[in-house]
Amino acid sequence: MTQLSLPVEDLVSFHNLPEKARDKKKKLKSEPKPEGKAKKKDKGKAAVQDGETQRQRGKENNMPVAEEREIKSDKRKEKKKKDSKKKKEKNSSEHYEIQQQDPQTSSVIVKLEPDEDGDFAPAKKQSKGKKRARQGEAGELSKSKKVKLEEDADGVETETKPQKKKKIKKEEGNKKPKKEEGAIKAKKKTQEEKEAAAALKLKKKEEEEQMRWRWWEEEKYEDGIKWKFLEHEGPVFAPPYEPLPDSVKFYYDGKPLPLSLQAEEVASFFAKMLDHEYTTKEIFRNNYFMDWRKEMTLEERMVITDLAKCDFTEMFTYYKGKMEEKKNKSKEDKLKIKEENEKLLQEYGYCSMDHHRERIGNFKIEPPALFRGRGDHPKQGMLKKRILPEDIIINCSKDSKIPEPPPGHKWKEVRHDNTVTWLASWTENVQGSVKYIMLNANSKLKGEKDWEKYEVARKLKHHVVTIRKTYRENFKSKEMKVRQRAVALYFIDKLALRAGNEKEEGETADTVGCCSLRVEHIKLYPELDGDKYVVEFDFLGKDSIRYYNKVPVEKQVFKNLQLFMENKQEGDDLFDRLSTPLLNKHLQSLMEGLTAKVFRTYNASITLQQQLQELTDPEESMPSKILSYNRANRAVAILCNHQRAPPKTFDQSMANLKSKIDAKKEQILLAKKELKEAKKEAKEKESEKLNKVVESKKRGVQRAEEQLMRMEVQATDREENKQIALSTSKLNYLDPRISVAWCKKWTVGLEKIYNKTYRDKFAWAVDMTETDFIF
DNA sequence: TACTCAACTTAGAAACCACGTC
DNA sequence: GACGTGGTTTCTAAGTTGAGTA
Repeated sequence: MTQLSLPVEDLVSFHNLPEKARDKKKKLKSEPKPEGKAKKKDKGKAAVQDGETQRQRGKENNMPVAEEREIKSDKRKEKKKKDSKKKKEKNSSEHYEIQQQDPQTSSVIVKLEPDEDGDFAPAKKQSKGKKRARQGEAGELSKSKKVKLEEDADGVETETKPQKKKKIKKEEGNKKPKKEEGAIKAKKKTQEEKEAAAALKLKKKEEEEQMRWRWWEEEKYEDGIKWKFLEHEGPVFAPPYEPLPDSVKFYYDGKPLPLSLQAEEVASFFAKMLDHEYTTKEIFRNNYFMDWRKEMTLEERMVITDLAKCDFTEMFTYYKGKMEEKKNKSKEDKLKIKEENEKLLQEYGYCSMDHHRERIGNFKIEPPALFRGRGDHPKQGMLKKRILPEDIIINCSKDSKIPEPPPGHKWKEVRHDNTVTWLASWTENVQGSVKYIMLNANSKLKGEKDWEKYEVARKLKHHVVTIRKTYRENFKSKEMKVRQRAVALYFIDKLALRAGNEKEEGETADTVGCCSLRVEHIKLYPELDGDKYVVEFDFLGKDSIRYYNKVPVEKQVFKNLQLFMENKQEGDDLFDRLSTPLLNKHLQSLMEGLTAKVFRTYNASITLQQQLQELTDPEESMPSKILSYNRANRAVAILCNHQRAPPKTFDQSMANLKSKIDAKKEQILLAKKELKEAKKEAKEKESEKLNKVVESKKRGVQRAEEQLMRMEVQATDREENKQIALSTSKLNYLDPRISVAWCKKWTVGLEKIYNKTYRDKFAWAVDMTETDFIF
């Protein structure tokens, strides 16, 4: 697997960064620890010695959620009525509040709003660098190349690509009026077809909207109850293994070797992955071979003793061919497959929850395969066994129609537990963890939780000043435990680090979060590049994604870190007196419902809100506004360290886009020259006809410039997004109401920033948010 | 209180699909 | 119509949290 290594600190110069220096410590880890948190048990002892802080539940915001929500809902409805009345009165004379903004600050800033001490201003180096970089980019673009796009009554850009095409074609048509009648008819027909399809789509959309369960207008169930009625058809099992044709052979030591069905199936899993990096990794190969041998007959096991002597290429070619075949199927065949899938989805992909039809997220059982653990996962390559009905626990209501197991099979258990959200579960064999079949993200259960999550994060806004003050005071606590807790919390807050649970050694990849940071993950510099008290972080976080960042910290934090590292060596825990349960317990005492991960949500959302405010220029064109949104989104993605592998085709597609831009520039130059000549000629001859030609050429130049501007914006956006994944923050950390309010305020079509999945997931926010929403 | 585990959220990769271009 | 590209959807691994248990 590709290991990403994009430093948070500087996206531009990441190629120049020092090589990651880890891979050492494992042997050190097993050595005894100096004191305190030798391993899990010792930590607990430390907690006892230190004594516990009294739980002080916050006295504010004690209103039950349901009650609060009801009041809010009523208020919203009332407000909505008023607003719509106002809107009608105002009719189309909508105007917008224009805010004074400094475009110089429209940079990708990796941090938060200033707190009471102004401490949380972005690290100088970071913001300065970014600002400089940005001034030469779309900052200038948006200023110098204003584009006037056609806007509809709501001010939304309406000139879609097909429409533009139509327009161009129309112009061409005028130039060449002698088109063949048949061709015109055909065009008309396709046009009609298109219109019909669009109408159908619209109708479907309206129907969907009508069908939507507006759960957010209903009262929530009492604590713990997730549903009162649940009925479903059970999961869909993986199709049975299809044996290889006789012509496709497996070779061992250069000779064909027929395999038993079971061994052949497991061999096929490896063969299918032959072009994947996984199959070159030693751990993967070893684990695979060990598990494969377990599936072999005694005879096979006697013969096949070395994976290096196994030749799967014929099998690999066969499966590749199958894939090709599938790709090259006729339109009819593809349609047939699509219909079959749709049928399956309609039958098994939905459940009835409290008599509302809800989409299931993952109704198909994971097929048998090789385990693809990320990073240096010690279990990668192990066989994930086929799941049978006998492994499945079904959860549904007593009074529902119990799903039928496949013929000849029975369920492991059928239970009726309405305090959980899952419909079916099984225990997988590689890690022994439980897997679930749950509802889709747009369901009531998921949506309700999501809404709650953002409400907790908003609540933190009112407590954060006190919390920051408290942890700063604790930097000087006499208790080591308290000091460590304070510094860890400072990092979680300032850098949006994850909590960092303890992990079983050797069971998973060696990744860490804040509380599980080890000595080798940070370096301290009393002074670095003109900054004082710099901490350099370098560790693998969730999914083995590298976190690399150099951050100037407060003097007391720096001194504490020096203290925490005293007499410790690589492999030792930095926060040896701290664990996530201890930290979360403390957070609960500061604010009800507060846990470490709430800081990530809070800081992500507040950053988006601030960045949108800073970056949005009321005067700029629609594409530039969208670029600003993406940049705000990007600032959050950088904060949360959401990375992705650059798309395989990135360089090529970028080069294509650049050559298109060059071509467009040429075209503009030529068009301008022609315009100049036409103007001259029209002036000389004073002809009405020539004046019209001038006007037409003017429009041509303008159109080409608009196209160029759009391409340039696209190129900037794409370049900046090369290694950053925007979707994760958009989907999980950004309060959707901020985005919806922004769209409404600047009359940007919501579909420009949210695709259908997002709009469905955030239907509750779309429905309830007004322009004045503040996180 | 320590520990385990179920239940749920968060995450990136891969597969899929629609659309534009030639 | 083939092909390439990029957005969307699906898949499932990898986290966090809280409840139960000894």
